[in-house]
Amino acid sequence: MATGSTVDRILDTAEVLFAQKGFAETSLRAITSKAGVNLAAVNYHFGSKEALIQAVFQRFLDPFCDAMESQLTSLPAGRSPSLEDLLFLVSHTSVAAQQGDARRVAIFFRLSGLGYTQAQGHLRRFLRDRYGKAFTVFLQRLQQAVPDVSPMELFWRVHFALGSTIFTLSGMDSLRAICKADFGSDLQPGDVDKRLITFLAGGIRASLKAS
Amino acid sequence: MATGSTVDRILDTAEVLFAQKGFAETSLRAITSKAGVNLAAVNYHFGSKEALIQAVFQRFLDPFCDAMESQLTSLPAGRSPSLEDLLFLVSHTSVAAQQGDARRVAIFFRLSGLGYTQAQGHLRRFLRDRYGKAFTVFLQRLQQAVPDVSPMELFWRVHFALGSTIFTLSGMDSLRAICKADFGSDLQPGDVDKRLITFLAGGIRASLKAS
DNA sequence: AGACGTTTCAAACGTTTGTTTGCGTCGAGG
DNA sequence: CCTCGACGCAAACAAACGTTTGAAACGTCT
Repeated sequence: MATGSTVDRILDTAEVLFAQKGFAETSLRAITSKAGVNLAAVNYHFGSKEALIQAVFQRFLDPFCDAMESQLTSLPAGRSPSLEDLLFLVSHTSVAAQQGDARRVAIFFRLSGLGYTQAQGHLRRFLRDRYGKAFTVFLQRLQQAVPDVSPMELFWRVHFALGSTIFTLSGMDSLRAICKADFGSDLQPGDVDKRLITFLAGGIRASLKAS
Repeated sequence: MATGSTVDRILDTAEVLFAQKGFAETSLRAITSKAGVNLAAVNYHFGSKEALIQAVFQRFLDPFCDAMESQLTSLPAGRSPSLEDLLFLVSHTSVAAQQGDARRVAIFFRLSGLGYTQAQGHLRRFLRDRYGKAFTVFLQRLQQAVPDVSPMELFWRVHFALGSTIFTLSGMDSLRAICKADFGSDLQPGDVDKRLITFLAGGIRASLKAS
């Protein structure tokens, strides 16, 4: 880590280490020494380790949510987008919000997965309070795309899909490696996105009759 | 924690605390004091905290894998089971392997999720070395159920499904609570299973043509 | 009874953790 | 020129961590 202000260097290093090892397993000393800043800098600029974790999420999610909102409001008014359109919109927006940097996109999803599974009470509260509204707006758009699925059914299926997405993309690097070892074909990240969206759309649209 | 041997009391308490707060966030002192045993008992009986974590997983996964294996081998030889059959088989077996104790089933999946996201080294290796084979056997059965899906496509879709399952069931309690608050209907765990399997089957079977 | 291996216990070990302190450095403004 | 707020730094802090120790307590043998 060389360039940028102290705050940026801390955030850049912290997001990488958090994604690699988790929050509790990453010490402030590991962050500050790798970032080339003094140990006390974290507490000086952020106040605490918890606040640093939240700041890392905020730097990812604020641009993403802003981009999603503007994309959703600037949709052609007449036709409502299809289910696949909406899923691809999330995919493209998450990539675009990180300026196409694939490494940062991977970190973004890995952190999302950690945020969900690492119980970290403060993080759950922070994410819900700050980004819950944006999620609700997107959910309404989804409902318009699949009117045949009841609201409650959709609620569950969206969470099923959320699980697939976060889980898969947070471990995508290892999965791509296994895929290459087992099948000899190495996929681009975009290929995985297509496959995932096909899977998600199939699940969200699944008819209840069959079961 | 009152009854049982020291080893059992440690395992009973550890699995609950691990599921609640994660591995790194749960100290041996928290486990032993809640279990009513001496702090040194963990290192005496298990050797280390890492070994304790693996023992917790083993106590869950050994009975589950044994039950799955006997279920798969004792299937009617003539007809191969459908995709839904196989998914319900996993669901029922995971419940039966815990003697129907819903609380332990929830812990089982929560730990699985933690094992995937939190495990950096020893746990991933332990799980792969010990249970990788059983997973491969099940994967072959799945392939027979959906021959139209290519092996590589199935590889990805199974991991998508795995993500949904672990992610959903590891946070099912909170999701059920939200569902009740938003829709006024409180579901049984079995209801969620049905919905999830419908979703998974729809995704695994999804046709590639549409995209 | 006595000797033995197993288990339990309180206490301490040496690290590592997040956080705080006090002083040094620097540049902008009166 | 001096001052003041912002920032960086080495050092220290108390607390918590996993682990180890040595002796006490236990049941089981001959």
